[in-house]
Amino acid sequence: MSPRTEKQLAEHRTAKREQIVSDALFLFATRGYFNTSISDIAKEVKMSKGLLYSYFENKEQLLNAAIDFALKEATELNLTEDQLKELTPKEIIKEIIEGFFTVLEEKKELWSLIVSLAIHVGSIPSVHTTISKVYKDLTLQLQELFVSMGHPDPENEAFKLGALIDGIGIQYMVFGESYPLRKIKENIINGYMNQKK
Amino acid sequence: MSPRTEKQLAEHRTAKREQIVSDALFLFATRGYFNTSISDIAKEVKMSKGLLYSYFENKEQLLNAAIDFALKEATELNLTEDQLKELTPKEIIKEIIEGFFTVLEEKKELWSLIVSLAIHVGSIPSVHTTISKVYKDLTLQLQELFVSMGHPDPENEAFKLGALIDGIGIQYMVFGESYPLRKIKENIINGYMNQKK
Amino acid sequence: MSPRTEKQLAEHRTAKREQIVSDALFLFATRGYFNTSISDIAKEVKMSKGLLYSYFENKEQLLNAAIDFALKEATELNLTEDQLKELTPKEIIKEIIEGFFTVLEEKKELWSLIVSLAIHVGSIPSVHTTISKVYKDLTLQLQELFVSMGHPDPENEAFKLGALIDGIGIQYMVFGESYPLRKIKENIINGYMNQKK
Amino acid sequence: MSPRTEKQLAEHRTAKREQIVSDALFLFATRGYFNTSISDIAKEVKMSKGLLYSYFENKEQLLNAAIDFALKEATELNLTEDQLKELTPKEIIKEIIEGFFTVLEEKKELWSLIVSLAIHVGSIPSVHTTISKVYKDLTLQLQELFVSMGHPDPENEAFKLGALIDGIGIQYMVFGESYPLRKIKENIINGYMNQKK
DNA sequence: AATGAATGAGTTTTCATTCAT
DNA sequence: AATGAATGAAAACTCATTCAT
Repeated sequence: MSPRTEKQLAEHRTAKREQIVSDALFLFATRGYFNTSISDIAKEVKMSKGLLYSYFENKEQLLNAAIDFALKEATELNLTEDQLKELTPKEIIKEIIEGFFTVLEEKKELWSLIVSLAIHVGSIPSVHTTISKVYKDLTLQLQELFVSMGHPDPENEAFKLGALIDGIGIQYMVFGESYPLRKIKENIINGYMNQKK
Repeated sequence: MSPRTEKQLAEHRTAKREQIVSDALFLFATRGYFNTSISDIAKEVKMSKGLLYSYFENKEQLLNAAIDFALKEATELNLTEDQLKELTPKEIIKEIIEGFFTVLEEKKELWSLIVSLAIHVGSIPSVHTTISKVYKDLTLQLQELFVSMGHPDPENEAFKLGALIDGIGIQYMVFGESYPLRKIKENIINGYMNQKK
Repeated sequence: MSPRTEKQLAEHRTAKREQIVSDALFLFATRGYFNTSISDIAKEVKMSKGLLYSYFENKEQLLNAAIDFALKEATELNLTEDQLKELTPKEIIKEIIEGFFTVLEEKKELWSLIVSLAIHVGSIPSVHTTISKVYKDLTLQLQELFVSMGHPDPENEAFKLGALIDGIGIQYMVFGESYPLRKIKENIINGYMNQKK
Repeated sequence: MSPRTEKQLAEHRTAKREQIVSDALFLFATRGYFNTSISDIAKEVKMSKGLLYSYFENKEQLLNAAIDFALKEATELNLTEDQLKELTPKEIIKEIIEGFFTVLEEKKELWSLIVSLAIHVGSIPSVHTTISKVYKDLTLQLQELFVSMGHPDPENEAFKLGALIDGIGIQYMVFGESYPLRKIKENIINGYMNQKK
């Protein structure tokens, strides 16, 4: 009713868009992509299907937006660039591992969606690039850290840590609350902390 | 004159059934369960939909058959009971790890299906029990081996090895042929072989 | 500018819904429930199958709606409560019989559907309750009328009149226009009018 | 294994045919025509579908055979021609009514099938002739009896008795065992017995 | 004579997407 | 900007009928 400036409108649209993506992500992750209909999403966002289609060309594009969003949320550290500079590689690795476990505990669906898409990476072509890029980036980041720690085989170690993280996510999905998430976290972190250097 | 060698018919049916399961498994694993239609499977097996339904009551039952098949193939060792008895725990673990890598290289789809189901384990109820049981069994088996190796924290170590194995599977899906599967295998096996005891 | 007269939409939907029910009833009654496909109905209503399913969850629910509709139309008298109070039991029975014959002549399908369902009452569970309830209600209503007419065996007489009515409906289906519906009506009514009291 | 004469073979075929018809009738009547598959029938008769098709060209032909069979069974009196000659019209009517009630009690399905087909008489064309012929025959037979009883309006009375009989069948289907079949039978018979002449 | 494997058209139902209002 | 009615293609599943053996 009140007149809006162009800017306000644009902001409103951006906010709405994010809400759609976030709700869609939740549904995709909990029910699976094919088990979630556009109608379901529209209902969740409390918005008509028609309007939803003014934000995203089609379901696949919305999926990609959801993946982007999930990956950003899941891999973002709770540290600023400045804080990062003051840490040793060992400490950064600790931060990464802890960050991962936090996401796993607090935003289960994020990982559920990411991993399930990682596996069926080939079945929806447009998804492939996005997912595999993130895996490569993450592995490279770990690899560099191991290099600076003077690890004898950094590439190998980066792959192994990455695998361990994904695998724990899967076990957590399968075993549910009976899985000793905390204990395993301690164990892994200690493993890296006690390495020479 | 008689209605044709009864036994041959039964054998033919068994063989056909296995072919269906194997083809369905391939499609489920590469394209995803919901993305694979019964028509797709019928086309793959070169058989009418109707006939397919004389083998399996519905799509979900076929999925369960595929999972059974995948789990059996994927977890079966190439050793007889007798051979197993002559090995030390360390050597058995080596066998298990090697067996897993072999499956991963030779029957990619098996792992792809299993893991993808493991993640969305809740969305198809009839699947839940089967999958989580296998995860539990496998973890227990590893745990016992670590116990007999005198490992200080066998449960933890069993979870970690299980996670590592799953995670490597995922990375292999994402990175494809560029993934240094062999090298990582050597590295992991060496890691376990060099442990005290 | 506003999303279009909300009320009109709702009214339109109600009207459309009634049209579907009425057309479906006609097809169910003339061709049988199992012999009428959703496609047939959609074609009759000139509407896509998809839209039809936005009105009724499934075929069985549409059948139940058709039964409700048929029962209401078929058992409703053309009299108001007030008019009813001024009539003697004998006159009410006359009204009931005449009402039945009117429905039979003017809305053949109504009775056709009801009776055909009455017979196979067990084969579609959700239908059973509805149908048998109406039969019970109607019989009781007749019974009470015979009681107040001082009939020596009201229950028996109620069953007999009910049976007569159903049976005439069937004969009318079988014999078609050659059946002397009017004459039989007169005869039955006279029979009841001439009874003592 | 033992050699058969042509005659024995033919007899065997006739017997088998009758068994098929009788079993099919039972299934059609209890589950409905469209709810009974050829496979169901083959299973009931313990015979392959292929062989079944050597007896009947198609499902519709089998239905017609079942109707024929049902009508014969349902309308046949337990009296010989000779016995019939010695009865008065009144007594014959009594026999007919009692015969009907016996069938209703002992072979529920017969009536269930006949009536349900009578109603949907139009939906399967080949059935129409058969059914309506029997209704005509029966009505005529009753009419003649009422003529010889000197009834003032024999046609009307014949229709009414026919209708009553069908209607009672329907009520029996709907109300089940709670329906006072016996009592109603007595009442109807008494009604006709006490008529003057 | 007898089997049941095999087919394919048909059925109910769902859902991404478009469009009049 | 916003709605949800409307469409149509595709999915899972069934079954009468045919045919090789």
